[in-house]
Amino acid sequence: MTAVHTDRSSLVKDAIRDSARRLFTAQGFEATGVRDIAADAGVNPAIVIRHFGSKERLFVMSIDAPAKWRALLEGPLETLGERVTRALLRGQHNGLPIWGAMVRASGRPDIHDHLKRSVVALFAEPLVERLAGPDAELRAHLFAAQLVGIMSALVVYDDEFVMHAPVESVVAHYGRSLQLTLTPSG
Amino acid sequence: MTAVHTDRSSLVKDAIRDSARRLFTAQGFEATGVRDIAADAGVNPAIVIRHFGSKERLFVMSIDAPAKWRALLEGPLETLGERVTRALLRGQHNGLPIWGAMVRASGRPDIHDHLKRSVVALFAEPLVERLAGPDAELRAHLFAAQLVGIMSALVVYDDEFVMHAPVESVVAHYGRSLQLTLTPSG
DNA sequence: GTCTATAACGTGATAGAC
DNA sequence: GTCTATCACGTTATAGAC
Repeated sequence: MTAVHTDRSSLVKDAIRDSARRLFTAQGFEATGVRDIAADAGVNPAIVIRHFGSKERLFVMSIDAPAKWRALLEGPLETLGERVTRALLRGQHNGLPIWGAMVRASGRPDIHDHLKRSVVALFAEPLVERLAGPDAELRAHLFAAQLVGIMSALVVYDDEFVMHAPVESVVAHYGRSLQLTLTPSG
Repeated sequence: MTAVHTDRSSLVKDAIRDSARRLFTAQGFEATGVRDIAADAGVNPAIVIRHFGSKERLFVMSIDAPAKWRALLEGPLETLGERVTRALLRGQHNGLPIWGAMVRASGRPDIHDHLKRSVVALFAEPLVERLAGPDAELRAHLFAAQLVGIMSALVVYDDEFVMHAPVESVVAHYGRSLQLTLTPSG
């Protein structure tokens, strides 16, 4: 019931959001000006702010993370480490680039808040109830941290060696370590 | 020949660097203005730029990373995962906060470059020659990625659950996974 | 002649008037 | 909704002090 009005203002808002997502993803938060977004969407710079309040909030609202990430942690726990690593390395997850942009812009308060919530909500919490054994909640959060590590290598600090390594080699090593974090100790 | 001149300009430069490091660490890159740094150092805003070229380059030059991080990866490989995790969690590493500031400001080109080089040089390369078995270089880089993961939880996205968890619990789980990455597979 | 201070410029986000 | 003003900030031009 929320999505597709044919209001003019909703169409404009969607156009701005689409332009913003595209430009932020391609160029990052700093390099993308409100004027660039407005021009791309074919509107006046002022209405961008009028609709979204600020460039920061527009950035946050232009990310449609949940839809893209939910599938990542589905499927059997026993092979989750490998599957997640493979999915990330293959780069089909088109959410990865803008996630990198979010981290690199997390000096901004609103973006930092959103990053914080996103990582916990998307990568840790879905696992909490599924994990068995002691420290289940902690291990879910540490799994999330470990995911953030490989994601950072790919789209935050751009480790060429990891980016160009054979996918299955990375899967074998990093996937194995991720899997261990899911496994109760002892 | 390099270090301690008693030149006035060198003293000024050191004062600026010290103020910059302190403020950047406490408030982050965005929230710290050139004027703030200048005021703290007791100099004019213009000479900050004159001495360092730009705010970005000042940030990079105010980090004295190598001195602080070198010790982290020393000692026997067999227990490195645990020891590194414990050292990070105890927060004695006063390099951690400004590392977080660097990641959160890595949307800026110069800072991104420095981050990229730092992670590889400080966390991956020191291990390459020490690791045995296949994919030694890749595993060193993946170990670095994994370190970045826990560091990010602590000072980038601020996962309260990880930050407040018992140190030895985190050491047991994350340290164990780190250690596995160091261990040849098969 | 080098180092420092004052003042101004350019840019970019944002708020208010019409 | 559009246009224009304001404000903050990094940076530079200009010129003075030692």
